[in-house]
Amino acid sequence: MAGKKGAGVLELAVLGLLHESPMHGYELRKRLNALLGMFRAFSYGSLYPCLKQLLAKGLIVEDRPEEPNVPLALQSRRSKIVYKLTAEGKERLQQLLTEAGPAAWEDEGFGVHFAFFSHTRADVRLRILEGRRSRLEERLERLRAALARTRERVDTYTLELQNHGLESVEREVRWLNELIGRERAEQEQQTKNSSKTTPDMPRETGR
Amino acid sequence: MAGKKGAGVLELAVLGLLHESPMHGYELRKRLNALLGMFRAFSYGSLYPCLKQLLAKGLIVEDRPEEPNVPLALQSRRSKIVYKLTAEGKERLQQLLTEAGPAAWEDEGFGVHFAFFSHTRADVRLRILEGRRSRLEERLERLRAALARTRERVDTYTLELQNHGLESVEREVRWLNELIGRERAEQEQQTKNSSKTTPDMPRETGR
DNA sequence: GTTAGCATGTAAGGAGTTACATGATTTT
DNA sequence: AAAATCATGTAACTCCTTACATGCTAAC
Repeated sequence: MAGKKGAGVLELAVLGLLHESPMHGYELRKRLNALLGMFRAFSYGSLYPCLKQLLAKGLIVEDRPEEPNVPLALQSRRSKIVYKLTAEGKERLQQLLTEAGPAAWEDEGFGVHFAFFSHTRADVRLRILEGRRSRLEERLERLRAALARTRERVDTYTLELQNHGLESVEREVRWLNELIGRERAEQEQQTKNSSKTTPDMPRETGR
Repeated sequence: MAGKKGAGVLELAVLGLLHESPMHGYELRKRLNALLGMFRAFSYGSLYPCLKQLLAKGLIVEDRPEEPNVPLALQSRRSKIVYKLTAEGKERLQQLLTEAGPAAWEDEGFGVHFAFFSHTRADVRLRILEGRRSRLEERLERLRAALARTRERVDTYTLELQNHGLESVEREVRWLNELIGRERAEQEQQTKNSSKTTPDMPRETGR
């Protein structure tokens, strides 16, 4: 039970991206912010320490491409460092993607977990989506109660804000409902004919 | 130029709520989380230190309601502490609400600033809304670029996520457009007939 | 009289940012 | 050869959370 502290969003995101392909830090950061652009943007000040830490835990290894034609002594004073997953890293990634707990459906974590759903077991996906939904439904109730109270006092802007917030959450719930529906349909299909080559994913996502 | 560090969202929110009516910490926290429920939820661990700090800065004062019928010595060992704004506090609040900078339109700050728009000057409101909008439009561009790249590789879930994110941002932009339109109409009305009693707010917000 | 909720606080620490410092490579 | 951008890193700091500690007050 030693040493399982503070996973954080970054660890998962980094492991997930490095699983797709090895990369160096700078590139990693760009891909990271492209992937999660609407939620959060990480800076080097958090990325590099994270890489260092993953290195220390043996989940990734450095691959410094030492060009062999450089005349010896001044070898690679500063060059790209390509990181890639180790076997333990892959295992850890798989473990993180299998845990369907609050970390997976709270605001900070949901996006990252969702982004790597194609590496996540179907049943885990479903439980995460449902967890997220019930989380949002709680919020919806509180929000509606707050709105009712706000409507009495006439603070137009507060009302407008809460209204917009409410609608945003409602919208996300509808989105989740649709996703859950697709997932369930998919699961039924799979259990019905366990022979056909169903390639792991529900269809229809293109706009 | 001494001592103007680290305003933070909490400070503004607390000052704003205390301006509406004096309150004690516990209640304050509930109102806080009702107001900003969809963005963030503060814990006592941040609220009380903040109050302490505002007290030290002289922006608020304690009002311990010492009940006079209690027999002296065991007077108020633990009772409610009602906080209220001082003159400096009101000034500070007004100052915070007048600054139309990044703090007012970035993700963390926008909600709080918006919530207190009825105490904000009309021109400042407009600039904040426009700042927020252009902030989101930048994000939109990056998001669309990322989406185009993602569409090539066929990662269905990543695509779904980015699509949903994109639509969320587009939705918020539309909302801002509407608000900006109303604000502008309001301003024109006000400059046209500067005699009538136009009570400070654009109409039509009820759903 | 005891559980539940109201009410106030503190200490330790996590997660990430800003600002800085440096060097390598590409573009103009 | 200057400017931009790619690339790696660190130190100090901020903001906030978790977990704890305490006491009061109402309801059952």
